[in-house]
Amino acid sequence: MDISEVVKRSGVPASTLRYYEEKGLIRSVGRRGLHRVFNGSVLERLALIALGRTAGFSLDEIAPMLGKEGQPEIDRKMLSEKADELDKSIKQLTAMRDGLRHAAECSAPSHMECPKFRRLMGLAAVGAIGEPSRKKPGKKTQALKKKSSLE
Amino acid sequence: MDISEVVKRSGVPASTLRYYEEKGLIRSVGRRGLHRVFNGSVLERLALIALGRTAGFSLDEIAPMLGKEGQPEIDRKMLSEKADELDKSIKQLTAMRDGLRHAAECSAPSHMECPKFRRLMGLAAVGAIGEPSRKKPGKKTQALKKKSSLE
DNA sequence: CTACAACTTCAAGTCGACTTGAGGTCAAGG
DNA sequence: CCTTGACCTCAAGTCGACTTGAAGTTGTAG
Repeated sequence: MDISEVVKRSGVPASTLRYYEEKGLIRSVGRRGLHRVFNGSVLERLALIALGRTAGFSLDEIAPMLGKEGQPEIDRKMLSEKADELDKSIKQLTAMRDGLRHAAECSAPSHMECPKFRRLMGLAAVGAIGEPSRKKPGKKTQALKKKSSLE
Repeated sequence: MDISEVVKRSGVPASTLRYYEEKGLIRSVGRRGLHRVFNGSVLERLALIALGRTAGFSLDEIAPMLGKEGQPEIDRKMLSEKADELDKSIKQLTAMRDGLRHAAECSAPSHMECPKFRRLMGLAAVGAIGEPSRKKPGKKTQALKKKSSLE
């Protein structure tokens, strides 16, 4: 497989593939001239990387999970730690979602007069709800077909 | 109030306060010499900003929500859109968390042999689970360990 | 054989929300 | 009055994960 084939089959841009290779996350099996040649296993690795990223691991954390060239070596403890972390995020987001939902429908003339809203504000101010999470405008996300209408 | 007082009462670093002022998110009521002077309402604004950030709004999105100098002007539609967005994230994270939890306990010798794990991988690869969200090691988050108050 | 699209390398740019550092000013306590 | 440390400004740096661009090379269709 050449790089364009990998791009086609994985959806990962060539620039990213080169970047991943440079970081040691994937490997090309050789070159044909200058051109990289990959074998099919790279697709599995890429899927694993995508999974790791989705779970919230950084590339540097993911690197060691990808075994040398056979099975991945994933530390189960790390997985459950991450699961706990996600669980915390979920609780935070849920609180936030419910708060927003309420605020959106609240009959108070101004949000500042809604006690629930003020309470939420207070919690955020003290950091009790947790730091914001950043999301990318990523293409994959748009692939899900949803694009917020505010530019 | 001088800036150090605001720092003390809000927990927001002075550098951030200057940055927020520069971006038009907060205002100082004047100067004493060179030194900024704030009044108490800035604390409420900061709380509002924190809330917005936690909800996942960018500073640029938050700016217009903060009314000129009175009540905030928050578009309720925007709130419920954000709530929907959060809801989606929550579902994704939940799927992820459960998948990780399973993988952590799965008896398969290698994760690659666990069908659930492979399925999760496949979904992430296609972007069906959504993009990763970045989190900071934030000090605020560690400052407060009571998240039980969120229900 | 030749054109040329597709590949290559390497450096630098991007994005958001801040932080950091250098160098300067000044209000207040002694 | 003098010191000092809190404050100021402005430019540049940071972080992670990539993307972009310039400039050069090459496999391959025609």
